[in-house]
Amino acid sequence: MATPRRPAAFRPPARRRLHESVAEQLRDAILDGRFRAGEKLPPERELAAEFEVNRTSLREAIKVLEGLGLVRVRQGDGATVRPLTEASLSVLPFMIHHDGRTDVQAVADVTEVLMPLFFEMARLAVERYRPAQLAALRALRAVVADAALAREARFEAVRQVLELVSDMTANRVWQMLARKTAAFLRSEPMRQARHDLRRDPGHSLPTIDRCLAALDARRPEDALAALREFIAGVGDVILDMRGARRRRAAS
Amino acid sequence: MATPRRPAAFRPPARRRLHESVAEQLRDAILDGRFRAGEKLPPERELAAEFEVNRTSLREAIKVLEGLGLVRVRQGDGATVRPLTEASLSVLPFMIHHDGRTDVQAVADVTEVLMPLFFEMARLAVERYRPAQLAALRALRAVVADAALAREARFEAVRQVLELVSDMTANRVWQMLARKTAAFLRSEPMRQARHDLRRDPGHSLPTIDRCLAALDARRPEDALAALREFIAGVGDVILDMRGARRRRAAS
DNA sequence: ATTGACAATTGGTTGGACCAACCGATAACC
DNA sequence: GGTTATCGGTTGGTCCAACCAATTGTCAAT
Repeated sequence: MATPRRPAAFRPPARRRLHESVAEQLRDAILDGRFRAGEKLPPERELAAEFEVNRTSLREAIKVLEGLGLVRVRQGDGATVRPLTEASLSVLPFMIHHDGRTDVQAVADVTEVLMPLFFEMARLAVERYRPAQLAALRALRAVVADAALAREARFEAVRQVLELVSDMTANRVWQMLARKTAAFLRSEPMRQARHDLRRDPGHSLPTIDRCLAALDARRPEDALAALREFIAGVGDVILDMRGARRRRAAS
Repeated sequence: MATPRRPAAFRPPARRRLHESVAEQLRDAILDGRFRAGEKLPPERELAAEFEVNRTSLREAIKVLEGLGLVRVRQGDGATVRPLTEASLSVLPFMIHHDGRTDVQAVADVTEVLMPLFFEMARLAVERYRPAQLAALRALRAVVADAALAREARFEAVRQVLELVSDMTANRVWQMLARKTAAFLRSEPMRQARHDLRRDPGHSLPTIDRCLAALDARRPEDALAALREFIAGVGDVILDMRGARRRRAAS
């Protein structure tokens, strides 16, 4: 169940572990193409010296990259960079934005997958939702509507609507997928995009209300239509990133 | 680009690294519910002693679990098990089958997400495919049709059709998703299911042929219909797992 | 030209030591 | 009595130095 969070005006102090910082730099290097698919990373001992960390820490970083599917490690041979298509979906946020650059094509690609996906999820949600989840939706609606709250807190409620809808499907896979997507929307590039656009979370309020009303009135068709409009609204935020970027580049 | 592989009559000797074996056992323990969400794993030093490995190796295993989103590690505190909904999609194959048990509900859940997803992918594929990819599809078709080849090799070609279709969309995210799915279909539980069912890879041949013919005749509608039928056929293999299991339990 | 043994390279594992964050218990304080 | 400050034990994070094991290329023997 999605529970509302505290307003998030401040950011955590980002106290990262050593190997995280190393893994991050290597990850960006691969995503940048500084190491191409098929090429080998330098030997662990060499990299450790370059990063000025112990080989143990360097190895833990490599382990992370391996988990992300970015490299394949073989004893005796080194760490080979794998094609990006083989990588885990967890790297998507970083494909979209790293080292200060945004890949507009990647943004479009993600949206093209996500939209039809969530449209289908909405269908299952209105079919299977349970009464308690309706109450939860109402609670989230109140947060989105509360203009006294911080903007980011209200956006968080919008993301949690997405998670709640996934809960309604009573399907663990949809739930996982929705949580991955919400995490993606919480990521730094998305935060930046919202900031640039100065969008108001309230724009999704009418669709939520229409959905609630339709569910009360037992009109699943209308509820589905409203829900899909809501989802399309979330998608627009993503797509607007491209517009915002062009605008910035033009000015 | 998907290229046909060598017949896979023999299996690789599965020479796993220490931390992989440890990570695997811990992962299954979590998926089993032997450690519940919110609970803490035993301290590293303790676990290392229990597994009879060095603490370094144990730590690398924990690092893997962390990458899978199964635990959250905090210095001074321990490793806390996270809810499964927060886990990475990479754990799906293991949710479905681990320690010899198959979770039929998980199988159904996965299929419910995958089907509509790939139907949409097929739509984009017939819209955007390039001529060279048609040739690749023909090559794969020949492998599927070649009754002289090992059964598993022909199934591999079927999976590569899925990857090829994703390439046709010219969308990296679809490509990643299809590769993840193909890997899922290659996983051990799926292999077992195919074995139980004694299904023939040739059953998808007619749909591939109809798709090729329709594309040649410039009838995208028919090509799409055939492609979706092909995908539904792949999905049936998954759904049949449940039937096979019931049958086994009944006998 | 082929094969086989060897050696260099590179990842895998170990043991032990110390640092740093967390948290609960205890003590000091109001 | 209740609150706050402090401290110490527990636990993860990092480092070091050494050795094991797989891979690959080299080179000699056939």
